[in-house]
Amino acid sequence: MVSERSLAVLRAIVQDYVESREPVGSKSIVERHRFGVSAATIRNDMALLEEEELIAAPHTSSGRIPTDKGYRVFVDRLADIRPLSATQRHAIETFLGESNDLDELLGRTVRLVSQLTRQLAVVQYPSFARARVRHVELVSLAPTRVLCILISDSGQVEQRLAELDQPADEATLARLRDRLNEVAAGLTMADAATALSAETEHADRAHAEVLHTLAATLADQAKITRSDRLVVAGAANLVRTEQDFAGNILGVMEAIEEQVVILRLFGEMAADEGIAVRIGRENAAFGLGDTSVVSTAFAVPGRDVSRLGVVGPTRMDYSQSMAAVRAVARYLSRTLGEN
Amino acid sequence: MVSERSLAVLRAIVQDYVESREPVGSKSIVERHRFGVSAATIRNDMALLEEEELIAAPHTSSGRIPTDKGYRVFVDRLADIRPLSATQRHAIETFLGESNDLDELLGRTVRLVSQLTRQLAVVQYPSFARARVRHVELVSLAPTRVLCILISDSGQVEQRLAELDQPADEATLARLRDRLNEVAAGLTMADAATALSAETEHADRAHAEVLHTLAATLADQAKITRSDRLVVAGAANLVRTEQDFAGNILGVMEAIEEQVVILRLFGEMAADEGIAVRIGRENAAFGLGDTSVVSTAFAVPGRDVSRLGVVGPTRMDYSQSMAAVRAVARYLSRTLGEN
DNA sequence: ATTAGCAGTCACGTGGGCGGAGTGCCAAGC
DNA sequence: GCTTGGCACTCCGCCCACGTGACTGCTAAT
Repeated sequence: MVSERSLAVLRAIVQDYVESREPVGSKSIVERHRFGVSAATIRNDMALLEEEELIAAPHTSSGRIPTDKGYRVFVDRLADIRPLSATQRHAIETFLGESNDLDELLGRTVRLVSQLTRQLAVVQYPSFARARVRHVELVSLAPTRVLCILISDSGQVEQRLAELDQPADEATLARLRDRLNEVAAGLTMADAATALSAETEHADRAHAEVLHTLAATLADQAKITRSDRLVVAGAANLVRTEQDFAGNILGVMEAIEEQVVILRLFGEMAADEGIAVRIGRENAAFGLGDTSVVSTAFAVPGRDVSRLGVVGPTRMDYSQSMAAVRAVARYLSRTLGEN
Repeated sequence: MVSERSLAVLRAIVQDYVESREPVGSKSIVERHRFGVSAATIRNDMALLEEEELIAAPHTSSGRIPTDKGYRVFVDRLADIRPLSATQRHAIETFLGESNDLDELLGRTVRLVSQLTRQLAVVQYPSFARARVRHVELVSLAPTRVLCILISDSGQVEQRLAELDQPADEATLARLRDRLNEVAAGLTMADAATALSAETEHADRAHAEVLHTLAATLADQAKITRSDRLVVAGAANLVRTEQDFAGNILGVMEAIEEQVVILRLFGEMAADEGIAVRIGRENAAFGLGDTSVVSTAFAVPGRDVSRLGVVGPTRMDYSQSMAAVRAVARYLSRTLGEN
């Protein structure tokens, strides 16, 4: 196999190439890193690495750049994920701590991550499915118009407008609300949805129709999994690194805006433990062949895990990205867990 | 002044240049448009237009491209805003009609507009300031944790978590809620904010502290003007037209992500009636020198007007953009007005 | 006022020559 | 057996010169 030093050379090549965007030659390696050997020796190691397809030369006589496989080895065995600096950790605490609600928290999160990594950042909305119903509220906006509000035990609020076939007065609504609360409170969203649907059946005549509509609306609402939504920030970083995408930056941007692509990708990455990294061709099936994705899960108790990550060119600072993603995900898990 | 035909020539130049991205020459004009004159005559007209600084030649011997001033004349006097096709109007109705709440409606709106115009689309959240309080709801999440929900007469719901110094039981909360509703219901958000703040003063001893916190939270919440938030879609279109921005696409993208820049720009455009168009250098103060913005207001009764628009290169299909923006804004005003 | 014709200008694509960076290999040294 | 210096070779990127083509601007004729 490749020697210890060869791997050190690979690490040097990755680091220098990520920094300079230029193929790195044997000479510049001995200049910039303190290997105790000559350029010729490095060249021998590079020949080895090339045989293993960890690096490649763009043209016959030029420096080398890492292949996808090379980045993979770097990420799996060579990258040291240095913890963030004190300043950066402090920035996370203060900047995210100011958030008032989930929307704002997630919005600030992506902006922060995109600034820390100088990449495009993506965060997935926590799913609703495993949260429990804490309270149902009905507010009459007009005689035949009722706003149904569903409050989960994690403090998330979902609302939906229901149109009734016949008017319902305040008293009726109050009774219905109590009834719906009895039925749904404490259940998970999924269970609540079925329970509410069932409730429709044996309702008393007088308000059957109204109850039906309201229960259906709430059931419908409870079924919504917000986890199919993404928040994105830092698209400018994608443009900044445009030269690293072989001309098809458009494809990448469209994939991001599609959201579905990233969500499917996140779905596949869910299998991996800890910080998952997908590199270049590994994403070819998603039309993201020159793109790497670094992501990790963050957990909200009582909810399915969601993911947080960055998307960028394969020529990316993986160490930095992994460190930032990990730190922010930990913070998120912690704060969201408090509720 | 410039003759009637000269203006027709300007129109032709704008149209052809927008389509082809190439300087247009006298010969191609007589070929593509049915002027009954020769190329030499067109050249004379072009000399006139150049004198008026409506067009310019990138280099001595090449076709002409419109100047910012030329686009301005085109937009003000020459552009015909053709109504959208039946298919397109139908698309607006069906695609936007499926929305369940305001968030979704605005999200669908920007996506639709960016697709119709093939530009980056932006929509401003309707302001909360002039809406009226319909209902206040307090939900206890934990003994010292209360979720304050503010429902406006337009069906918009805002939520905020309050931390109490001392625990409050359900009965107390119910009384407080009734009290707060008495005070705030029917007032505009702005008035409600002051009324709730005032209420803090002469509260009965027992619950002074609790009431204070809740009233302050609600007042704070009522003050939030969501109109300082934007929803954006179609950034890929910016990249698609990258060559039209003299290399500083990054500046434009950063400005968009800043949001503040666009909001200030919208603020200035509010002075104009109908569809406002800002062209190139007119936006230089915002760091958007090569950028044009087409926007118009949409009104939600009881709220301040908000704006909807597209951002793109000066080399943009203004007719199409204006038509799409106008049509969608009208639809928005109509549907939001129904609530 | 319009038109044809013509000379002038400049961007752009092509092809050749040059310099430099970097490799691969070989033979000598430790 | 690994390492090293040296050397020939390759190929990219750059510059320049040249020809081509697409325009314009001007002038004189209609």
